[in-house]
Amino acid sequence: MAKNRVTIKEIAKVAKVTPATVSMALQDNPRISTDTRKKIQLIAKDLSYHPNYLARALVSKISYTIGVTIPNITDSFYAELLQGLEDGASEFGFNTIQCSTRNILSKEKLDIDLLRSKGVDGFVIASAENEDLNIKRLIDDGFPLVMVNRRLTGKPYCEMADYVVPDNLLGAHIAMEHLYRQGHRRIGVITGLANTSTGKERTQGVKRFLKKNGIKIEPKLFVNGGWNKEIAYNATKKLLKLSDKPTAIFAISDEMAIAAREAILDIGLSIPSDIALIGFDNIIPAQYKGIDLSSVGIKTYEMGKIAIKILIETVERKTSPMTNKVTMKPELYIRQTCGFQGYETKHLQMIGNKT
Amino acid sequence: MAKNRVTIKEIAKVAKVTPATVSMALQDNPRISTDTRKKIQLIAKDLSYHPNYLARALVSKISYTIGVTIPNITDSFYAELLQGLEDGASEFGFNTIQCSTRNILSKEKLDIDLLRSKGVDGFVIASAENEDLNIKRLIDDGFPLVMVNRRLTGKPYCEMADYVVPDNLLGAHIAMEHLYRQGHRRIGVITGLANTSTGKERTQGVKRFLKKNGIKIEPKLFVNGGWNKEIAYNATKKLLKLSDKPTAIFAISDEMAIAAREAILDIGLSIPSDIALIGFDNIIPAQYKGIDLSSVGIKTYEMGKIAIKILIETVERKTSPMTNKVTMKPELYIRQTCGFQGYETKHLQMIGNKT
DNA sequence: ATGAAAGCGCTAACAG
DNA sequence: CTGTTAGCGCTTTCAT
Repeated sequence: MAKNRVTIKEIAKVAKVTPATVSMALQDNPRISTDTRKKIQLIAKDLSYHPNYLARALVSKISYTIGVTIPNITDSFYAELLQGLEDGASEFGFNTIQCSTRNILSKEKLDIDLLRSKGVDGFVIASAENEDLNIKRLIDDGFPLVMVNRRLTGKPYCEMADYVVPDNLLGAHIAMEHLYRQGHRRIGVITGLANTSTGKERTQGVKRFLKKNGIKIEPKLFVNGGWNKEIAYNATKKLLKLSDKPTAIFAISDEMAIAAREAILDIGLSIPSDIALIGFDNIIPAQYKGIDLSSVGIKTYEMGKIAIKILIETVERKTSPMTNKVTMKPELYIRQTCGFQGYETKHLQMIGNKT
Repeated sequence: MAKNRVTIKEIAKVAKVTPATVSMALQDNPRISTDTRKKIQLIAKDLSYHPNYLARALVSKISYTIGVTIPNITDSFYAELLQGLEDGASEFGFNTIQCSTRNILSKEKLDIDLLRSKGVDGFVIASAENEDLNIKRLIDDGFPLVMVNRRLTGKPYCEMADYVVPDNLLGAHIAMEHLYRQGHRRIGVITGLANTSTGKERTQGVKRFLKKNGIKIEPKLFVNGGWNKEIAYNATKKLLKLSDKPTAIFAISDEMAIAAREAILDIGLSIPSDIALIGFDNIIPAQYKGIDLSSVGIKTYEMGKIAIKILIETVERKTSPMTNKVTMKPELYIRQTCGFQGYETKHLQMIGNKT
């Protein structure tokens, strides 16, 4: 009812031409004479014609819509990423339709199926697990997709699709190095889920750093924060109850770092005098005065824009020339939680972009 | 290419029936015998058939997709609202496709047109301005829509469409009363844009409170924060430069309150000893230790769920029985920024829902 | 109980 | 240059 809008048929009737002519005229197809083209376009405007993209998509096989799967939007990191995706898509005349998977593979499967049924042209996947069957199926089907932030890790699939991800090994290295340079040798780590590339690689980066610097890897200093505030909060408390507790903590995401911060303060310790703290992602709340969380992170919004650009390019030329693999270089954002007093470093950069 | 999925035609061929029969069988239409229905459904599964919703929508006029316009997702308040919308939609088998308008009406117009062309069944609009022509047009066209958080204010349109909004007058009252009870009489206000219902009504609520309590309304104590961190930051500084500066500040959104917080601290004043601070919305970062922002707010996530529920109900029964107007009751969340020492109040509620 | 036919709104061949 | 025809994948009459 509310949907009865004018169609090319009616325009055709008014212009005394056929629907096909109208269709072409509206697309400025040079096959139609400039006169009739102008005439038809005028009539279309007069009748306030709006194309039906559904019908168009049915025949042209392109809907100008991209499916996005993301763990959840209320996490600042993903909100920023999503904004990059949306803005990027918009620049190319595309829209995104996103689903929150909550890190549940069965939900992701449902979401992906639904989005495919709705005719999306491709996927940006921010919810990848290391051995994500849903994504593998998409790859097998030759469906355009790019993973962002997280990616598949198992061979051979990990090299079969495009992705844009942070350099997690380097990021972890930078964070650890920063703590190390402040003199910390006993460093607790709040890890994420190991079945995600970010969780796996960041932890791996930590271990490499320790090895390289001749520090013994103590399993009890690694506690699982599960990419989740509650879990990270409790994990931190566990860490702080250790008789030989760490002098510093590296939480491999800022969301978890903020939870760790709560735990540390709740226990009555001070940051950074009693315990130093650094996170990963450089989310906006990390920059708030009163939080002032030191962090290492990549340009999240940009990462989103790059990912969607790659996807749309492959969608539009409909040919995958070669896989696009982008690694974003992380930077150190020094604030108040590490007791930084000053030193020289190539990674150094004071305070991030303020929104 | 990647889109060639099995269609009902192929199922029909295999099942030796006509496409129409397949269509009905797949919808469990009792017109088809149980036997053939079962048989067809089995074949469909075997062939891993997935319906093409585009085609379906073209004929059935329902796409199970809702358009959402929102100022921007990186604002915690809207992220939470959006999550409610998405979750709510998902419960009914709908998806949302959202656009960030950035509070720009021309962008909103483009977005709405595009979404209509993409065949959305209705709109949830979180970007309404008081006299929003785009929305008025939607109403005139009889297009299903519900406004959320903000709404139209001018007559007669303000009563012509559904909405779910906070009780802004009450909310402002609660915030002011809280400050008042701590003894504050000179209260600075960081206002939002007056062309939004939230901005207008919250400021109005403040003024009513002052009047009721015999406090003179001093224009210089009202500074425009423009729903924007930068602007709010500068506005706060302006307020604090006053020779007879306020002893407390009410920022009518938490995002602005957090910016105000930065300004206050940057200037070297303490919270709450030098100056008290209260916000509006009760966003998640307000709950972080170190921020501990006192705030008044409604259940944002719930508001989103209610809004989408109303919309989907009107979409599905395709008849607007009566307009649905919902007002959410705000509650006070007392934290550390108002120097609260204790008193009794009917609005009182300690600490909010922790995520 | 099922088949046949028409059509949603649009585009893309092929004619003329 | 423009019209005709066919069809995207599905649903929904109307016949049989």
